[in-house]
Parts: sequence; structure tokens; C-alpha cells
Amino acid sequence: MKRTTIKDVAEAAGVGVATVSRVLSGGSASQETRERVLAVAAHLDYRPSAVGRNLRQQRAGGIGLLVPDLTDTLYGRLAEGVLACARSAGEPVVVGSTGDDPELEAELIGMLLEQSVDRVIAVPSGDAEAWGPAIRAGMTVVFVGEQPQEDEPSDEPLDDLLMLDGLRTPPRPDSAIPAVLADDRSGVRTAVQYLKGLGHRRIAYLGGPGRARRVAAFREAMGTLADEELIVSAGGSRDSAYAAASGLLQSRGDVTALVAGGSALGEAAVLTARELGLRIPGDLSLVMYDDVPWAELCSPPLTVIAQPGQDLGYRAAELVLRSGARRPRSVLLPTELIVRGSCGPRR
Amino acid sequence: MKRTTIKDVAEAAGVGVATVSRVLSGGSASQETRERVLAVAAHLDYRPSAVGRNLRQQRAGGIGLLVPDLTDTLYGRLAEGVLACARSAGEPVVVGSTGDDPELEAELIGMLLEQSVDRVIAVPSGDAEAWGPAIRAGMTVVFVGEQPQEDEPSDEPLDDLLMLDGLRTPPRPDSAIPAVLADDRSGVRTAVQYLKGLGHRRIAYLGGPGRARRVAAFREAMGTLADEELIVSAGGSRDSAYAAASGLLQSRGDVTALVAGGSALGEAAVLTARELGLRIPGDLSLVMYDDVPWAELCSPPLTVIAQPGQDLGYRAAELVLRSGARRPRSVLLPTELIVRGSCGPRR
DNA sequence: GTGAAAGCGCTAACAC
DNA sequence: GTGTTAGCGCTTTCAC
Repeated sequence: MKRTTIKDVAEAAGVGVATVSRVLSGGSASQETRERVLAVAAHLDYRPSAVGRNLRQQRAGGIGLLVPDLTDTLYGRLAEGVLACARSAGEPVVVGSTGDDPELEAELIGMLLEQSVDRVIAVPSGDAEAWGPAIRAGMTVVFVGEQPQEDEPSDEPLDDLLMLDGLRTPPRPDSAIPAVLADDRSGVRTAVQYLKGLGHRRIAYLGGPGRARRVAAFREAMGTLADEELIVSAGGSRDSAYAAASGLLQSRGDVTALVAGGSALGEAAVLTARELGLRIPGDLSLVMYDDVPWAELCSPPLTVIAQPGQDLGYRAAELVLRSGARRPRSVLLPTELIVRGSCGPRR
Repeated sequence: MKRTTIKDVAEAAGVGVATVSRVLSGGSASQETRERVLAVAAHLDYRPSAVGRNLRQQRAGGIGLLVPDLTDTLYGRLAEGVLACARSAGEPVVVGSTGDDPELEAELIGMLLEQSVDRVIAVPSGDAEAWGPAIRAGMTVVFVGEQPQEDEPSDEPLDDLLMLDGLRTPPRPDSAIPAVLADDRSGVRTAVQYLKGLGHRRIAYLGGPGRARRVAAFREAMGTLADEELIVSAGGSRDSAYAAASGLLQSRGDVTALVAGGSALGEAAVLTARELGLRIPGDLSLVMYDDVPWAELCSPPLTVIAQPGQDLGYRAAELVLRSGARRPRSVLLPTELIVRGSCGPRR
């Protein structure tokens, strides 16, 4: 099955290939020629080959999208957002799932490089260095939902004074890589203040791999109440989420409230609490990140910090597509605390 | 930022481009030459351009994946399966979300054609004809999770006799397009028999767009109990799911059990039941398609028909990748009824 | 065992 | 306005 090429169209229309190319890309041509070429092209069901064009233009169109896990509703929404924007721009999207594994992430970046995909949107899993090769190769990259951990010297851990100021982690001072982020700081702060208002003092944070910004925001919001022992982070797998939740809830009997840094973590927390006979919100108040559909169906309905998943993706796609124009700045999208039934006064 | 090409490597290694190409694709070369080329390539951080190769070989590598909605956990899992298999084969995956819209589906097929993506995995949304152009263009396509509706004359509706035989809808007699499907027939049958065993007679089915096989399987399983008025199908949107659920539950007070053909539908059913003051399983027994994470967290925990989402995707990817070898046959994967707490005896 | 050269489908520079 | 032509990076004959 041979593909119809521009040459076929040119011959059938009795014109040169350049003319066909011009007509199809809106260049100048006489009315008559234009119509004939268009007619012939339609009749032959001609589709310009993106491969040919890409080779010629030294850059593949299309955009790459790297997310940790498509099974997570948040990333599903994010992907839908990217796809929607890309589609309206007629761009194909090459998707990769990193499983929150920096190594896999690097491998996928290499794959995109090989495909000459020169614009990518990513929820980064590793550190910023993984993106060196991509940047050096001239890729336009936009981070979404997360940024690589700062490689700040970890022996200057956390200064209580600094934590009180409102701007410890600005959307990254002047990083070369723009990012579209949810306002975690404000989301977590709202949640923590809500819990504090309910009388809770021993509030734990259950985080996933990476997601350093949320943890930092939690520490900041807790202020002097922060206790490193109540901040645990699980690996990417479901099992490790349960293990972490279980470990936390069992060894720390004085915990009366928990913030789960993602829906998988929240799920683990709910199940673990049930197993342990902890009632929500009677014995344990729970706030979960991400307003997934089941949050409302859960018993009790879960109070959540909602992120605009789809918007995050859409905006990121806009940024990466219009990157040519102005220097893209990072974007911060609002989060919202949706109060349902999983939090109560300290018992 | 110019990309390192095969020519650069050839020059730096003091050999011809053909030699570089051979070495890199495992062709014959002297030990010494091979080592030198490899060293130079590594040193220059050379990556062969997929675009160049694709153009030369008249076929883009990579595989296309078309799903209705990445926000749905089932399709997220399915995509993860495809991605996992594709990655192990080193193939990029171009993903499109059809929103269950045949028109959008056709548009995305066109986009894949333009990209010269010649292997695609799809959860079809439209009828079989939408795939004509793809097939004619030489695409290898594999359906997954669903097949286009049969264009059987609808005025010969359903023959009760035929419905009793065990093989009314085999994995498609000898269609040109192979499919990887979950065994809906057996899944639905098990669920319906379970409900019948509980004493239910007025069992409704709430389906989504398309998904004709499940509906057919439901009719078949119901046998003489089938009532067309209890079979309703919603559109793709969340709203239409609620509307359908609401309409069904309000107008048909004698319904004591409901099978929801997908997790979005199940969600709508649970919420609607709550609004209407119908208790589950007291007033209404519910079986839902797809074992999403929240099914267990719901109140009550939902009895579900589980499909192996990830496997479906993985197997489909295998099929589409090995398509060159033997004539790929369709695959039927088992479903499982997971009994939890949403079904009770007829009140 | 290796190099020179053709050509995949396309666009852009240049000639007419 | 339109045709001719030169490559984009690569693989693959075909000579040597």
C-alpha cells in the first residue's frame, strides 16, 4: 500500500511539487491553480507526510508528555488538558509514564530526543539534572504540577524564622524552565489552619515520592507545631503507601489529624484507619490532596484540597506551544479546600 | 543547537556514513572499526534521528493509542499497559482521547495517518467504517476493550432462542481487525445470576455510549426477564450519566437491582440513589463495572465486575507489535465478580 | 569490510 | 505564479 505523495498530486494536477506545497500551506497561487490542486488532492485523499516535513524542517512537531502514573485521576485529568490543547493546535502528543522513577524518566527523555520531539511537558520525577541533556539539545520544556527538588544543601535544614515568611519557595526564582503549578502553599496552609482551628495539634503528613514543595509547604504551615516524626513519605507503589500509613498510624497514637499528599495516599490512609479501628473523623481527621470522584462517595465523604488538574495540563500545553513568543513565565493556579465530612474537632 | 548527525560521527571516526549506520544497527564491521565508531558516537552523544530513519524506511515507528477518556481509571490502566509494553519495545506511543465522539475519533485517526503511525490500538467509539481509511492506508489496528457495533439489521432484534446459546457474539467471526476484550458476556452473566439468586427480577442496566457488547450480554443473561424499558444508556458526559440514572430510578419504582456499565455510571447511580433516599443495598442492589479503587471505600463497598485493565492494554500492544508474525487472533480476557456489600436480597 | 551515492516526502531558495 | 532543485538524516544497494 503505497502512500500518496506530493509528487502524485503534482503530476495529476499537472503542476510542480512546489506549487502543491504552496497551495497546501496557504502560499500564493492563482485562483485556478489553487482550486485544481485542492480538488486533485482531495480526490486522491492526499495527506502530507509529517515525517517528510519534519525532516525537512529539522524539527519534529508534536509534544511529549511525561507523567508519573496515568492510573492516578489527577494525572489523567492533567493529560486530558494537555491533549485538548494539543489537539486544537493539531499537534500529536507522545505520552510516557515514568512511575516516579528518575531512571525511567531519563530513558523516556532519551526516547523523545530520538524522536526529535522538541517540546515536552513533564511532571518531573528526578532532579533538575536529568533535564540537562534535553535542554542542551534545544528542547522547550515546561514542568507541570511539580518541580524538581531544589538541590539546596540539606545540612542547612529548615530555619524556623525563614519558614514564617510568606515566600520561602517562590515559583522558582529565575529558573530556565517555566512551570505550571497548583498553589500548594496556599492549599496546604488552608488545610492546616482548618485543622488547627478544629483543635488539632498533632497533625501528620503522609507524602509520596518527590513532591518536595508540598512537604515544605506543610512544614511552613505547621510552624512551631511541625514535628519531623510526623512527616513520612511513601514510595510510589500502593504497598508502600499502605506500609507508610500503617506505620504512621500505629506508632504515633497521639496523631489526631492527617494530611494525605495524594489520592493514593488518602486511599491507603482510609483503609489503614479502618483496619486499625480508627474512626474518621471521630478518632482521626483526614484531609486529602486531589478531589477525585470517590472522595464524595467515601464514608465519610472526604475533605479535600482540590487542584485544577485539567487546567494545569491545558496551561502547560499553551506555554509549551507559544514558547516562541514571549519568554514564558511560570504560572500558579489556585487550589481549593472542599470541606466534606472527614474532619472533626480534636477528640 | 544543531543536532549531531551520522555524518558528524562518520567524519570524526574517519569512516563513511554507511559504516556508522552498519555498526549501529549491528551489521558487519571489523572489530577495530566497530570499537572506534562506538567510542566516537558515545563521545559525541550521538542519537540516531528517528525522523531520518522513518522517512527512509517509509514507515514511522511508534504506536497510536486512542481511548475515550484518560480520566476514567479503566482507561488509565489500559494506557499504562500499552505504555509498559511499548516501552519495553522501545516504541513511542502517541495518545489521543476521543471523548467517545466518533467525529473526534476520525480526526485523530487522520492525525495518526499524517504522522505515518502505522500501528494503532483503539477503544473504538464510532462504527467500523471510521476505520476504513486507516485500514486502506495499511495501518495495523487492534481494538481493545470494545468493538465497533455490529451493523446488524436492527429490525431483527433479539431472538430468545438464539440468546440462550452460548455463543451469540463470538469475538467477531472473521473480522479483519483483531481485538483484545474482557469477557463481558461471562462477567455480566455472573453478575445477573448473582442478582437473580438474591431474588431480584426487575434488574436495570445503565450503560454508556457504545459498549453494545455489554448491553447484549445483559439482555442475554436476563433471558425472559429482560425488559427494554429497564435498559437505558447515557451519553459520555457526567451530567448525562446522572440524568439517566435519575430518570431510571425515579420513573421505575419497581427496580430492585441495577447493573452500572462503568465506573462513571456507578458513581452517578450511587449519588442518585442517595439523593432519592434509596438505601444500598436495602432498597437497591448495585453491581458496577470496573473495580476502581474507590469501590472498596464507598459506603457500602461496591460489588463489582473487575476487568484486567492493564492486561488488556499490554496484550493489545503485544498484538499490534508482533502483528508481522502470525495472523493475530482476538483475545478474550477473564472478568471477575468481586462481591462486596452493595447487593442484598430483594426487599 | 568499507565507501559513494541514491532517494524516502517535503519545503524553501532560486530561476524563469 | 510557477517549476526546478537542493538538501534535511538515514538505510541500503552496489562497487570496490
